[in-house]
Amino acid sequence: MRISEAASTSGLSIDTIRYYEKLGLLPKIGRGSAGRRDFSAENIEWLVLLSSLRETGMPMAQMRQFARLYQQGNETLSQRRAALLDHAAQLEKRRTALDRCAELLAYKLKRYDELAKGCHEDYCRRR
Amino acid sequence: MRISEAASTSGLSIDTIRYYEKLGLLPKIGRGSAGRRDFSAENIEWLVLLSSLRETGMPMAQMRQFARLYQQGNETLSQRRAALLDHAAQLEKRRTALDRCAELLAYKLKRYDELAKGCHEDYCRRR
DNA sequence: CTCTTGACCTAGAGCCACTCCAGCTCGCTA
DNA sequence: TAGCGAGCTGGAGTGGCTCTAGGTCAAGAG
Repeated sequence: MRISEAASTSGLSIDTIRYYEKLGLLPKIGRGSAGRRDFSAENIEWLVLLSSLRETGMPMAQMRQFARLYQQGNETLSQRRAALLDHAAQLEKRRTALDRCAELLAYKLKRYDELAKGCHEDYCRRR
Repeated sequence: MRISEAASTSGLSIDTIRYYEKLGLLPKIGRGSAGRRDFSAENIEWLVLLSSLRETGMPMAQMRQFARLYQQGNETLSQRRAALLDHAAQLEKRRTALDRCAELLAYKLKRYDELAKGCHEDYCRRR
C-alpha cells in the first residue's frame, strides 16, 4: 500500500506517518520502486491503532513505550495489554470531561436564551 | 481572587491564564496591591468556560473570535450562542471518536487474550 | 526592625507534535 | 521526450503552552 492510501486509511496525514517513522514508532517499512514506502496490512493495522490512541489523547512518550513493546514481539503481550487497559481508563476520563463541557454549554445556552428573551421583553416594554 | 485560586478553580495553569490574558482572551483584569491580578467572579466564570472549551478541543482561533464577541457585550449574544451550538456539535464528534477507540481497544484486548491463551495451550501441548 | 519566605510579576527562551516547504527522483502517458 | 503527479529528504515554521531568570512586595518570625 502506498503512503497516500496508508494515510487515508489510518486517518493520519502523510507527513505524520513519515514523522512517526522517523521517531521509531513504526516497524521497518518496506520500500518499493524508487524508494517508495510500501505498507503491509500489519503496518496499516498498527497505524490505525496509533492513530486512534493519539486522537484520543495518548501522550507521545507513552506511544513510544508502546511501540517499543510492539517491536519486541509476543513476549510483551501482557505489558501491551496493560497499556491498552490503562488508556481505556483515560478514555473514560475524557468522556466525563466531554459530558461536563456539554452540560456547561447547555447551561450557557439556556442562560443566553433567557437573556435574549429578557432583552426582547425590555424592548417590548419600552415601546 | 488571586491567580492561584483562579487557576485551581478553572483548571487552567497560572501560566496559561497569563498567556490567555496576553493574547486578549480575557477582559481587563483588575490589579490589587503590588500589581497582582485580582479576578472577579465574572472573570472566573469566563475562565471556566474557556477552560472547558479548550479542554474539549476548540482551536485557539475560534476562542479568540469568541472572546472578541464576549467583549463586545450583549449585542453579540446570538453569535456567541451559535458558536456554542457549533462547539456542542464538535463534542458529539469527539464522543464518537472516543467510542470508536474504546471499541478498537476492546477488540485488541480480546485478541491479546486469545493470543495469550494460544501461547498457553502451545506451552501445554509442548510438555 | 530586619530577615526570610513565598506568592506574584515580566520578558523571553524552550518544547512538543506536527505541518509545510524547497528541491529532488521516479514512472507513466501523450 | 516532455510534462505530470506521487513520492522522497532535510530542515524551517507554527500553535499552544511551559519553564526560567531575575525581579517586587507583604507578612510573619526572631
